[in-house]
Amino acid sequence: MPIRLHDSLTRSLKELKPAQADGVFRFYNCGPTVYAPAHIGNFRTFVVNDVIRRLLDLEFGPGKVKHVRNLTDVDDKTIKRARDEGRPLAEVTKQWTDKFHADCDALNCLRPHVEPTATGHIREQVDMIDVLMKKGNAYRAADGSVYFKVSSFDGYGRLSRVKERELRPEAVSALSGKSQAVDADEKEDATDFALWKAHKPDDGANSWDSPWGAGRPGWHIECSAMSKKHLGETIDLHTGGVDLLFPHHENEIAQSECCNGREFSHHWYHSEHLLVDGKKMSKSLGNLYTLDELIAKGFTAQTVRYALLMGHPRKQLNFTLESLHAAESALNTLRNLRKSFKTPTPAASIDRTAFDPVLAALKDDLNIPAALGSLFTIVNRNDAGTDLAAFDRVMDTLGFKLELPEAKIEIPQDIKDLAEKRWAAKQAKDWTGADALRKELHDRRWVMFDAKDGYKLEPLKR
RNA sequence: GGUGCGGUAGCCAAGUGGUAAGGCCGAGCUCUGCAAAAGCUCUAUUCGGCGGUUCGAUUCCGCCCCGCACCUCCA
Repeated sequence: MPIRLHDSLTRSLKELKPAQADGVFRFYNCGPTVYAPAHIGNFRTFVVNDVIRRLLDLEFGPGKVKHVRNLTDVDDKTIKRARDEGRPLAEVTKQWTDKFHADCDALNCLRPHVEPTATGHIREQVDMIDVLMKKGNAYRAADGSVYFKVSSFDGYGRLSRVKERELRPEAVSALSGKSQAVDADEKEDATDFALWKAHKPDDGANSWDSPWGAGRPGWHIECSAMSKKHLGETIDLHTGGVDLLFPHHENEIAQSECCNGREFSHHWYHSEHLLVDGKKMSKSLGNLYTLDELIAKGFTAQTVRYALLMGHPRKQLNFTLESLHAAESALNTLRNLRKSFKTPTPAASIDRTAFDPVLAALKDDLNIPAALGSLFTIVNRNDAGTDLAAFDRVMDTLGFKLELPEAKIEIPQDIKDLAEKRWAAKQAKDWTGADALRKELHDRRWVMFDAKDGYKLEPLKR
């Protein structure tokens, strides 16, 4: 059964398959800007893309998928951060790249095969801009910036239907307003966008030479240049969050197709935003979570991963602390369930198809909630068989690591002492004393779980 | 104003022209000094509202109401 996935360009379900003769599936996923910790909204997209990657590996074989995800390590935000902190840009972006990697690892996201950086591909970007200049798709403004001439590309707006949109009156005035004035004055048309940004004092040392003078690449050109270098002129699948649909991906198409003279990507996929408490995350609403903050609340990264996968990727998902609790319980059920499966003997005739409906749901437009539903349905009906390998294959595809022991938590000595006291009281059948100590532990946010021959301490979850 | 996506049980969330998956919570039971864990069982005569098409609509069509997002920083 082939993988079918919604294509944002044609707005239809299309089969995923490698177009080129070598049979390698070329997958480009827009990565983060490394200037701060990514929030869980960012991670919804990366976790969804991780499931795509795993599904592709399953379908075509791990060696037949090439996954590229970029790091934007030079732009207004990264430069501002470095300037504010008085540190070199490379140092700041390294710090946040490392953090991003650590978070991705915790969430059990597979590393892409190539993770190119914008600063590592200045020449490739300059080369592309050069071609666009020569072909008449770009022009140099008086200040040395280079802009893409949107009117030179007939296909512009096909992805985002930008021509069908009408600019809101406020948006029109904003274009001639203060924040846009610097660029807008230099541009021939308000819709043109920067390929190369002439050096400004605020950029500091972050400047590279180019045929058009010192400066730095615009944001959009990096993905065009890096996907071309690592995947070739035409790729099989390009993904990102919905907000990238316009202008980022629209602009990528314009640059790449004008430069290369051929289709840029066969397939486009955009995952919807994560909402927190019903609203888009934003600093002003104070509803922006990072992985660390959720872990500090006592949840594991696996729980966060599960919660991020509870909704259909193309629908907005409302994230709440309550949904995290639901995820935690569901994951726990899965964890217990796993213990009931057995490692099959090689010769045993086992049913490897038991979980096929789960995989089928994933292959049907990445319907993760349906896949999860199907998984539990199979289990509840006792149709799961006993094959651990079949079960694990499904868990692997979803990226759930059930066998991993949870991180060791430090238990303070005084808590340990209280627990010992209670255990002794219990052994002495001093129920009143034991209950009082249990309550005391609870007040200090620890829970004691009794077993036949011992006990376990866990911090109280909030 | 334009564009797009939604409104399904207390919460989250699939789905289909033929009578509602699943998860969480909750309840009951088993087990158990208590608690927890674990296991079992139960939990929408109903799918935003009003019309229409149809033998039959939550599913198709029309209108209306409500929510969210996007409209050149943004996963």
